Amino acid sequence: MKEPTKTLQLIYGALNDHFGDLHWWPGESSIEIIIGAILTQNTAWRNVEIAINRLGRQGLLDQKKLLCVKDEILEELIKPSGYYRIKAKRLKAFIHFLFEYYHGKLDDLFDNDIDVLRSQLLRVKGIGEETADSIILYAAEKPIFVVDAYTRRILERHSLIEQGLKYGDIQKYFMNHLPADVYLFKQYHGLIVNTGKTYCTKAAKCEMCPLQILIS
DNA sequence: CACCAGGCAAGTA
DNA sequence: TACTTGCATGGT
Repeated sequence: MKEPTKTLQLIYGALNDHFGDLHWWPGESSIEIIIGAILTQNTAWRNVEIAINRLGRQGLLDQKKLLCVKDEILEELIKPSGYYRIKAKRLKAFIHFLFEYYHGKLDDLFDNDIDVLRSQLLRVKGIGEETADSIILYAAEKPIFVVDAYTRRILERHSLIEQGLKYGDIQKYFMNHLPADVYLFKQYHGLIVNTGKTYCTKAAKCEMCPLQILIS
C-alpha cells in the first residue's frame, strides 16, 4: 500500500460514519475490564457478559475478593464463558501477580510506562499480546493498538497487508501511520470488530459492508 | 447438527 | 522459528 495513512483514514471515516460513536468496552471498573479481557479469549462476548454478571452478583468484580475465592467457586461462576478451568487459573494468575508486585493496586501497575507495563503483563501466564494490549488500552487507557482476528481478516481480505504477518507487524501498521490517541485506538478497534461481526461472517453480506468503497 | 466466537500455552520438529 | 493441539460453552 502506497499511502497507509490515507488508507487507514479512509477506512476509519467510512466505518465511523456507518457505526457512529461506539463507547466501546466502557466497563464499570478497570478490574472488570481486565476480567472481561481474559474471559473473552476465543469466546463470544455475549457469553462473557453472562459470566461477568454472575461474578458481579457475588461481589467478585474486586481484586481482594477474587484473591480469596476458591478455585472451584470461581470456575463454577465463569462457566458460561467457556474454557472455565483454564480461565479461572488465568484470572488467579493475574490477581496473584497484582498482589505480589503492586499490593493489589491497579493504579500502581498502570503507573508504569507503556512498554514496561506491556512486558509485565506478558509475563503473566494466560495473558498474551492481544489480552495485554486490551488491558493497556481499555483499562489503563494508554495508547496502544489492539490487533484481533477481525483486524487481520479485514486487512488481508482487502489486500492492505500481506498474509501471515505477525501480531506486532500488524500493530505497527496502525501505530506507525496513526496518531497515538486513546480515543482513536479504542474507536478504531471497536469499529473493526463491529464490521467483522456484522459483515464478514458467512451469513452476512459482504456487499453491504462500508468497506466496499475500497474496492470500487 | 455442525460449526464457530474479540487466544494462549505447551509440545513437537 | 513455525506449526499443532487442548481447552469448553452457548448461539445460529
